[in-house]
Amino acid sequence: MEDTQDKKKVVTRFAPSPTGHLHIGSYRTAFFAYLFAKKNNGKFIIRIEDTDKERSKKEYADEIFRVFETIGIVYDEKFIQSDHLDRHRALLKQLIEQNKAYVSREEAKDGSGVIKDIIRFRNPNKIVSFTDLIRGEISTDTTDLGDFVIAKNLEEPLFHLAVVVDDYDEGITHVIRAEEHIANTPRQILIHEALDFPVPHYAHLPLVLAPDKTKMSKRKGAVPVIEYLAQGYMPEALLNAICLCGWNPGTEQEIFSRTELEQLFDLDRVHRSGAIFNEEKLNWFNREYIKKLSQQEFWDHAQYGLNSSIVLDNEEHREILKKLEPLIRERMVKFEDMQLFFGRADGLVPGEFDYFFVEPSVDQKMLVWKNDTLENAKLHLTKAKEMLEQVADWTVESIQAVLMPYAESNGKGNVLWPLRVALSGREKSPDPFEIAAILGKEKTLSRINTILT
RNA sequence: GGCCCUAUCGUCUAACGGUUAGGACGGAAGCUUUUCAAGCUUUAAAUCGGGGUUCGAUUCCCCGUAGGGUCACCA
Repeated sequence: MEDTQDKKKVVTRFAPSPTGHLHIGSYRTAFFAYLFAKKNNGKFIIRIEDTDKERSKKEYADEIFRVFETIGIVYDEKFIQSDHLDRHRALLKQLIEQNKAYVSREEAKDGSGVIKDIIRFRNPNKIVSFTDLIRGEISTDTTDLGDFVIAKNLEEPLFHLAVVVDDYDEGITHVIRAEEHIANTPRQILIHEALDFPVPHYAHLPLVLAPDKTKMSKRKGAVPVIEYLAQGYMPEALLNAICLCGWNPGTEQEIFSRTELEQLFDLDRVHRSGAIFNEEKLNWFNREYIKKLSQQEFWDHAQYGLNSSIVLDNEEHREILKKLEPLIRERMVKFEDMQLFFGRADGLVPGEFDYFFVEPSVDQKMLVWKNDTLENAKLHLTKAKEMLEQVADWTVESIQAVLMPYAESNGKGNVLWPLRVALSGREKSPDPFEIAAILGKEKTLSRINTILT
C-alpha cells in the first residue's frame, strides 16, 4: 500500500459557492472528486466558496452539508473560504509589491459613474497549456484575457485569487470540477505561477445537461438534489444514477455498491461530452434498490412517506398495512408514493389502497365484465361467496385453489372481475385473491354480501 | 462574434483499426391466474456530413455542420 515517498498523496476538493440549491450536476462533481480520492487512497475536502458575501447564504451551505450527510459523501476536512480572507489579502499585497498585480483606478461597471480602485493581475500574455486528465492537452493564448481583475480592492480578493491560494494551502493535487471552469484554468495557472505555487492537475467534467441539452439551471427546472431526497429517492440509488451519467466502468454492470465504485472509478473513463440526466432511469434504479431492501429497511424508509391518518390512527389498520408490503413494494417508485397509496395526513386526498381499510362504495355498473350482464355478475358472486365460506385456511393459495376451477369453466373475466370490483370498488387493483387474503374471510364475505343485497 | 470543448439508438452508454455496432432506461407487441403492478419473451431504434490515411474506419487526420461552455468589480 505504501506509495513511493516522492509521490504526493492525492487530495481532491469540492468547492461550491452557497448561492442556491445544488442539483445533480454539482453532486456528481462532488462524488467524482470523492471517488477519485478514495480510489487513490487520498483525501477529499470540501470548501465553501463564500467570497461573494452578497450572494452567499449560510442556509445553502448548511444544505450542502446536510445532503452530504444523508447521501453519504464523507469529507476528510472542511473549509470556509472566508475564514482565510487575511491570507488572501496578504498574498494580494505580495503580488502588488512584486509588481505582478497593480491597483487600477476605474469607473465602476455598474453604471454609477463612481471611480474606484480595483486590482488587476499583470498578465504576462503567454500561451498557457495544461493537460486535462479527461480532455488531454488544452492551450490558450492568455493575451486575450487582458489584465484580469483579481480583487475588488485591497480588502476584497475575488474568486481566481482565492481559489488558487486555497488550493495551494489545502494541498490540493487534483482540481476536479465542471467543464464551465475550463476557461478559468489558464488564469488560475498564471496566478499559481506568479505566486510560485506548483500547478495542480486538472480534470474538467462534462456538464450534466437539461433536457434541451443546455446547461442545467433552476430556470430550466433543474431539480435540487435535496428535493429528490425529499421525494423519497434512496441516496444509494441517486448516487448510482448520478455516477453512471458520464462515467461507466466499461462493463455491462449498472448497479454498484459504494465499495465497488470506490474501487472501479477512474477519471480516464469519464466522458468528454455532456449528458442529460435521465429521470426515468433514476426511477428504475430506485426500484431496483427498493427491491433489495429487507423488510425492516423497507419500513424504515416507507415510514418517511407515510402520514395517512386513516392508516396510522388505527391499530387494526396498521396490521393490514404490514400485510400490504409486497403489493406496495412492487408498485412503488419512490417513498413519497406512500401518499399515493394511502392518502395524505389531512385525509383530503384519497389513497389508492383505501379500500383495504374502509369498505368501498361500489358502482353496480362496474361489476359487469365486458359483455356480460349484471345478473350473471351477481350469480358468480353468489357462487363465489358459497365457495369462499367453505375455505378454512384463508391464504392466497387456498382461496385461489377454490375459486379458479369455477372461474375457468365460467370465464375468468366473468367471475374474477366482479369479485375484484366487489372487494375494491376500483377499475384497477391487485387481483381478488390477494385482496381477499389481506381483507380476511369475514370482511371479504361481508363485502360480497353488501353487493348482493 | 472571439476563444475553448464536444459529436454512436429518443436518453445513458459499450465496442486493441476487423463485431450481424452490444447493453440499460424508455417505447411497441406477446405470454402469464380477468384489471393494475410485477415477471418473462420478442421487437423497433444509432455511428452528423464530406474528404483523406489504411487491405479495412464508429475508432486516426483534415474540412465542414451542429450543439455546448466561456468571454463580470459572480463563482
